[in-house]
Amino acid sequence: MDYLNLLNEPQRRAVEHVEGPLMIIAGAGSGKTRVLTYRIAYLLQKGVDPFNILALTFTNKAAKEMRKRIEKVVGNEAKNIWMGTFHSVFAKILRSEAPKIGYPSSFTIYDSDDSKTLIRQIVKEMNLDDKLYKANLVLGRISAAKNKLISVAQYRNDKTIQADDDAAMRPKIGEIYHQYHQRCFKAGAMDFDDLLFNTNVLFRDHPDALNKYQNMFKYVMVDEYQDTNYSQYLITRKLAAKDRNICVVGDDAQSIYAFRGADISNILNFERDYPELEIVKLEQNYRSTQNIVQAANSVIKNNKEQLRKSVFSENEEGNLIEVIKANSDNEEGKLVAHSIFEEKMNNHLSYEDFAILYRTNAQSRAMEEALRKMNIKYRIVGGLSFYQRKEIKDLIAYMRLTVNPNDEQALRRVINYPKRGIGDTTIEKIIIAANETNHTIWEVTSNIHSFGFGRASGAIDDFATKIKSFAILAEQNDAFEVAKHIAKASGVIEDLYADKSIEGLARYENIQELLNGIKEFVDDPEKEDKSLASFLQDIALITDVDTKKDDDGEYVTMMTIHSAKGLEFRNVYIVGMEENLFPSQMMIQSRADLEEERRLFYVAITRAEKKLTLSYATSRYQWGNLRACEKSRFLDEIEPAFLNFKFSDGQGAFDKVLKRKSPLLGTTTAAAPIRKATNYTPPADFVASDTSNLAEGMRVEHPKFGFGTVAKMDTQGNSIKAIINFEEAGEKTLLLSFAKLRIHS
DNA sequence: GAAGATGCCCTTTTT
DNA sequence: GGGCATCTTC
Repeated sequence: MDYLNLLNEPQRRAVEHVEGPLMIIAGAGSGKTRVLTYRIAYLLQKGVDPFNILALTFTNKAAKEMRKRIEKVVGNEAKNIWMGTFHSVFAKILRSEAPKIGYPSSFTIYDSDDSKTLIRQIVKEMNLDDKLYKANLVLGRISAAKNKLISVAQYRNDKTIQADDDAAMRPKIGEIYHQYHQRCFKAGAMDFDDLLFNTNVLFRDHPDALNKYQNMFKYVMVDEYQDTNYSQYLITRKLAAKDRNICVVGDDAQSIYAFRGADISNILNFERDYPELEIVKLEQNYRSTQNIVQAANSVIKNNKEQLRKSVFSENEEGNLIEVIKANSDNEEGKLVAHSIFEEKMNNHLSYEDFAILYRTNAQSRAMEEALRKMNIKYRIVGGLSFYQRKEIKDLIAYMRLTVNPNDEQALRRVINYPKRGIGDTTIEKIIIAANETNHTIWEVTSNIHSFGFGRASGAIDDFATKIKSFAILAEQNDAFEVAKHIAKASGVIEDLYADKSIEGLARYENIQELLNGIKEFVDDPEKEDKSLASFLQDIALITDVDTKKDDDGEYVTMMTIHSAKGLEFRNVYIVGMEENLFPSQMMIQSRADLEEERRLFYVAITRAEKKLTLSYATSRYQWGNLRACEKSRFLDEIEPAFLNFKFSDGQGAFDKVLKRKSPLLGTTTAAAPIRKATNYTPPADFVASDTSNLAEGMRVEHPKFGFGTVAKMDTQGNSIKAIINFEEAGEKTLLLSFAKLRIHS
């Protein structure tokens, strides 16, 4: 058991405490995963059956990482441990228990797009104002209720909730919740929140089931405990009620999911539920330099609500935290890209050592452009995932329908894709018929002749027959065979193939990639069940964060701070340090929200090992408009001693420094209203060329805008315009009769 | 019913 | 700046 020697004193106490409740308060970078890993190894070594261990994480990524590390220590036995996200573990359990609570085992999991579409449909059917009842908002309300285990009936009977909804001018949310729940249930579908809600229902109404899993999971572990909501809290409490061998790991300073119902009071509840609780604090940070840790501490101490804890580092003092100021989001990207390049060269690093973190996904674009221009390879985590692409969702909808024909959202998605003459009016009619006769939409669709539909009957019947034939095929064949057949027989492949545009080709290739993925799934010796249903189950809870391709080559990683939680990088750039962006304007209304935002900043800072750089821009494009920005209050919260402003604020001296430092760095000229000259000065010998033969692709020089490439020529009558991509000034449209251009190619 | 045009919202974060 | 829903026209 030599690994015990690799641990500090509190870490070892946490590993060796395996009987009875344990709470580990783990500061950022304090070796939390190491403790969890060794704790499981220790359990196994003591003879505990891996099937009796349940380890719950918040993200798939965390689960994967932990399994990998445990495998390294204990080998193959790690495979038998129940380890995964709350959602995936309980989806798996519900798969086998669903009939007990009235759902089919083949239930579909609705993603948030499905949920929102359904809510939009219900709002429309109820003739409510869709500007008032926005899908996002309504779903948020419903989701919050479910996470607090408030059922439809409770919601509708609760005076306080009704008063809240009335006050918000949205009295009908309870009714929408009711409809939404009915429709999901009839479709044999659960949304993300239902997976946890229904697990609670199962454990509440079926003591035999609860008993079974209590006996199975003799040792329960929960990572990121500060992010659990009430529904999750109750599940773990029930599971651990018998043996009371529960270990939770958390850091209140890193709680960043309150907006999703995470409740810090779960930590307090924990102390109340288990008075015999042992608490271990891990306070030594092994990840970051002293400067980074202390800067993080100086930020978080602005929060009133926090458990006392003093995180410290014994690593080197390290670099100061650099602060970059830019004039625009584009320039910010440029400065960051340049800084990455320089750091890499000066310190012989790999691009893998770098991460750019931002508050919102929308910020990635300016960064991407800048990195591309400098030929720095990057990888974006999150954002629009592969499985959210339209063509992928379409094909998957066919597969979902094959496995669960009652899946309403899947059916509506493809009943007329590819076009087969079943229009909106017909679909409306089907839904009305279904509601009036108390049938499911599929029941109407598959028996269309008994419902007296006119012209469209033939097409509907053909469609239903097709789906039925897919289902028959799926009984005997593996996921790949079925998927291949569906792709062809549904007409999806043909439809995409017909589209010869670049986008069309990309879509076609995506379908091929999906099929390849299914092939891989079928060929994977570790997958026992190779059915289509099993495949769908596998991908329903996957996000892009998890589909990390083991690409060769070095990439800078870009992602939101939320996705970065749990990760670490040598050099971290936190960009967009501006008021209304970070902190987000939606989070500055209340103290609690602002504190969550500050914890988010704390999480971001503590991702960095050696070097941290913060940047902000004084102007930024938002929804196509240029807006002025102010630097974030969070910057002022860091003790100045840890910061290195490379400029005197607001004096413009910074620009001069940069100009001297690198000729690469110009200032982006934004399209009005903020207009700035470039740094380009024409050479003394500048002479304009004859531009009558100017053509696309030519390289030109402009006395004000510098060098650029002709992107397009635009001739309208006598006026000839050239659209030119300037390296520094961006895209410009110039009238040739006026423009002074020197042609270089 | 289909295809193209217009308008509207959006940007908080994820399972 | 862009995706989606709705509107307009054929």
